Amino acid sequence: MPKSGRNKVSSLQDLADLAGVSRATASRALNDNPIISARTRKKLQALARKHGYSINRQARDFRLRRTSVISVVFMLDVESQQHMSDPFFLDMLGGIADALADHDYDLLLAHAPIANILDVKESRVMRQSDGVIFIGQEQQLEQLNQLAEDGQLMVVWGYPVPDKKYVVVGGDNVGGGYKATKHLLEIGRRKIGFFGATNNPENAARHEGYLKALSEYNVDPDPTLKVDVPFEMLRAREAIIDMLDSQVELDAVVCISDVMALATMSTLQELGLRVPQDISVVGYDDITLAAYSSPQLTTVRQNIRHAGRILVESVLGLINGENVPDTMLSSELIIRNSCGAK
Amino acid sequence: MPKSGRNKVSSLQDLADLAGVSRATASRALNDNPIISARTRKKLQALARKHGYSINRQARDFRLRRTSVISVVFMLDVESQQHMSDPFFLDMLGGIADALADHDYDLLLAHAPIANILDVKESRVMRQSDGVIFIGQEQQLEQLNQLAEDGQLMVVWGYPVPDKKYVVVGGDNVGGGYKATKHLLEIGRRKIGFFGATNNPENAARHEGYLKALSEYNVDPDPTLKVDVPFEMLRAREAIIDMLDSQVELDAVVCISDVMALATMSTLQELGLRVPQDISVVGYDDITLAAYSSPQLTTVRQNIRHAGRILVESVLGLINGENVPDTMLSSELIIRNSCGAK
DNA sequence: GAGATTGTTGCAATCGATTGCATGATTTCA
DNA sequence: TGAAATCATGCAATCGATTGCAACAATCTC
Repeated sequence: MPKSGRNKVSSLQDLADLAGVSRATASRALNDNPIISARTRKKLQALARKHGYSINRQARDFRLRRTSVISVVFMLDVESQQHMSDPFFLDMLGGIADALADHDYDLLLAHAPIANILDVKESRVMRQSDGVIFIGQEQQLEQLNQLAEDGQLMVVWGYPVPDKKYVVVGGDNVGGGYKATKHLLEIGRRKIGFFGATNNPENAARHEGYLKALSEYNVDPDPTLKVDVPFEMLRAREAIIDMLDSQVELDAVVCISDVMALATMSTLQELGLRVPQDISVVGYDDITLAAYSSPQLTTVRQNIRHAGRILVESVLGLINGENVPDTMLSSELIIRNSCGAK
Repeated sequence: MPKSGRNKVSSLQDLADLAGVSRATASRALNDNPIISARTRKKLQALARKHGYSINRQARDFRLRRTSVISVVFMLDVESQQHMSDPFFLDMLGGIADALADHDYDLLLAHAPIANILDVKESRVMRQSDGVIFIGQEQQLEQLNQLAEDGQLMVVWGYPVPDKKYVVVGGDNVGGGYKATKHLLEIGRRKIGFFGATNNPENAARHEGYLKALSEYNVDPDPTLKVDVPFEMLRAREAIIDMLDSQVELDAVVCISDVMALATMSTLQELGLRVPQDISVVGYDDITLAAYSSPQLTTVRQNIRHAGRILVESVLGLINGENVPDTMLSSELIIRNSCGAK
């Protein structure tokens, strides 16, 4: 059996004894402290490898009074108290997890269970981690601000609203809305609707980009073309039908999300309208299904995995006492069939 | 200001000093140890509350030689090395997180980055947690078995394949496939296709349920009605078109997932076929979009949040040295429009 | 060759809790 | 009243690492 005395060396002391040095020397050697002679260092490192020993992080973190843990808090939708399970969150989580692993941090997952985030303040999430990443700020500006003022190291995925007191990483929502709309204008559309609730900062920004593009093309925004479909979308279909019933002209739609866009497309098709021939549709997020719908959905993609990495770099920067700026990640228009060829 | 001397009491010693007792007594009091008089206990607990003190879990876990951490490992698709970002995983994660929180455990998130899970063995995921939950066993039976044999406390979300040596929690895939198919048979369909790759145990089980239902209705399974669309589905559309081109008769389709079902529906509609009038379609998973497609998708729902809870109960049972059986969670057929009324 | 300098390693305190055992106080019982 | 039993609390070791300071050895300088 090639197993050479395993399971024996379980502490620094064991290793030190084995090497005939003190615990202190062993500790320094494994941490590559130059105060220890190169020979001793190599020797101990080799020994550690041979016996499959590695430093007990729990003990180390305890001694060093840190946790090596970053909490990730998923905010709940204020109204529905529901998880905002946009499909892309899992990707973002993946990005975060990878980045944290690279930096030797752990990821503690939680979600704000109550409307009042502050209730989380005294919880493990806050007390037992070196920093917190909030996903989705929604309308909870006040409470997030308060946490930030209490000295919590935190980064929020969302949109930099004016009075925020924390670091924000977010997509270029204005740019995304702008690109989507501009493309529709370029291919000749003029009666462009905007579907989706704009009651949170990110969506409002997308709408702002929409308006910006319209104004560049000297198209007056038509308020009747804006449909404020709520998050749940249960009534997306009705809202769309209502609008079409009211005889407005419409030749394109910018949607707040892919889910909304897919619901829109199927509603339109149901009503006998052709996408994109009669009406162009553009979504937002580039979820997996976007590529498999019929027609395939033109949409705005945010590099969500990369966003996860940036979020991590940001908290870690905070932990290191750096001055961390907000980050805005660019969005990219993915042109597929649902908008019609240029 | 109502803040009465905060930020002072940060260790048991502080609290003990404040109460005029020893550290030991304080510890026992907070842990409701009956050896301490009720009066002293109440007094210390009140004091702790008043000063916002709570036991430092890091120190406690260190002392007690445990981690209070459960790792959750998301398996990667073997071929594509891609995250299996089925939308419902986030829900499951939510369920797991909640259940762990209830039991005062933390959740460490990771994913098996390499084809070889064993490489994770020496990583923090394994060494720094009291147990592991694997999501999605795919074809990695061998390696999972080996981990289990090495004494790793682990529970796997998947399907109980014959030679497994670990605890499995999974949906009733046979039952799900059976219910979906049976319903189609009940409403008179007979040429029922099965769309989706069956190269992993869970999907194979769904197919098994499909066959079972057919046989109950004395319908001979037609192999040409089985389309083995790969996970990525890039070619789902082509595969479907190919099949229809070959002039087979088809009046219904059971799909391996909702994503597949949605792709199928749009392909069929594109070809001028009506769903459900010409062809019924049934999916699996009940993703959010299933309720918003047109027609709304009939699908098999697994209570995925509940599954998360069961997974947690199972690892915790393992940790407590209990004999934990496999669990199979029932599946429910959600009847919507895409299959046609009964 | 003596003193100063530099290089290497060890001693022991420390992080914040838990817990076996000892001790002192109180009650019980004959 | 005195011994035994019971109750309540404290002492001090312990978990596994890190690190300031001291100590000793080796090298250098004049």
